[in-house]
Amino acid sequence: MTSVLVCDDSPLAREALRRAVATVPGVERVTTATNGEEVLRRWATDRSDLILMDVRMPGLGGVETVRRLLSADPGARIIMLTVAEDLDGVALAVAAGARGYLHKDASRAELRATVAQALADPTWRLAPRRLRAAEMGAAPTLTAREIQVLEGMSHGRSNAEIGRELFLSEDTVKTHARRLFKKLGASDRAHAVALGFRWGLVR
Amino acid sequence: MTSVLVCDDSPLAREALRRAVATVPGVERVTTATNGEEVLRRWATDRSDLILMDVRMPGLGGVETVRRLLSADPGARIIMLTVAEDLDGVALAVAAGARGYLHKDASRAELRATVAQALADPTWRLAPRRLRAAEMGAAPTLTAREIQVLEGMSHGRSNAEIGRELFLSEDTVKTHARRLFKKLGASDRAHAVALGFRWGLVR
DNA sequence: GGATCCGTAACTCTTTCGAGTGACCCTCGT
DNA sequence: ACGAGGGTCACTCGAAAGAGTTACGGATCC
Repeated sequence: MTSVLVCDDSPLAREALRRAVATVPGVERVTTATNGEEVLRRWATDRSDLILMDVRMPGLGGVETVRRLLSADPGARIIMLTVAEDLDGVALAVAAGARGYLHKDASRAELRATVAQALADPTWRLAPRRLRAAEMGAAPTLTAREIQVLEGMSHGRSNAEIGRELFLSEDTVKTHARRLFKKLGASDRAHAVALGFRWGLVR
Repeated sequence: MTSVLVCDDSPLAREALRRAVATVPGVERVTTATNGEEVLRRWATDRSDLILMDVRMPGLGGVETVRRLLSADPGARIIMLTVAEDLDGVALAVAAGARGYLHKDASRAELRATVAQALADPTWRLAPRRLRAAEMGAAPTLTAREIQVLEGMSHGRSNAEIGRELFLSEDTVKTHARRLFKKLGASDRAHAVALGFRWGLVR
């Protein structure tokens, strides 16, 4: 019984995807979900062979759902759906273990081909993307200090302010900053904060 | 039947809070939840007189939960729990309609006093905090352009890069940046990105 | 028919960031 | 015993960012 789970918060997109996937040869059942929590709940009782999941969803986001799904079941096959603007999220999801991704404006044919491919070959996965950060499928590990600095940034503090707060010199804060940028693959502090949120490292 | 719902993801904190609240005169029932989703689910069938909720929780965060709760039921009374570092989140939650907040290291007496106060007077609310952004209980309204700029920032792009991408001059991007900083109450782009995430304006 | 907000753009000026580098000490694992 | 990684600090330097200000056309709201 080959089944596919489609998850997207937009009803229109969800229905369109459901219909497209249903036409892939071999697919016998397509179920749907609207958010990450639902995917996780459903997965507990009803494991599909493949999951198509949007990167940006309300509540539990795609990246975090991938992480939880794979920690519960490392064999889960997941393909991310995305729009052009989500490149970071896609990269993170793939790094976290998603098998690949599809542009939402990919043609129906591409979609079907990718799904068919993923179903036919259980080991199929995108050529590992050259990610600046973690290739390892887990969130980059930041040290306690680095997280403190990242949190300071997320509260709008300057390096000097963070230093004063943590009783460090500004130069030291900068060193931590550079290191955490590198770990996260961030190009500047705003990016680092964004990645911190996407990875769930800060709130 | 006076009942209070306590929500915190830490089992220790949850239990401690539960016990403290249970000793407040008049409180007959204390229920618990571990995250925002659970609060929302529970609220649908079982409305407590007061909710104590942590600002930072896995999955659906405190601020967003407050928003959803109040849009479902504007009469819900919510007090946020927080640690010192969450001041932004608290401010946002109060702006979103939470009645007040409590430091997690507040004394048991303070906690009980605040809960008793909130239960005794249904209109009780903290003196409206002087928020730099929205006082209105809704997310600051950013224009489409401002959101595009904010998203660019969250992807680590410089103002010049954002300008190229949107066919704008760098100066124009800076103007949008300054305006959105002001609306969000952000002190720099990293802070703006963080607030964007906390408000759910970007992902 | 002003007032207000938005989108666009340019100008100056100061502060901050971030890259690059080097260095010292400590701890932990091998 | 050595290296790797972490935490600390310092120095330079160029590139951004952000504040402040001005401006003009269009939309929208009283």
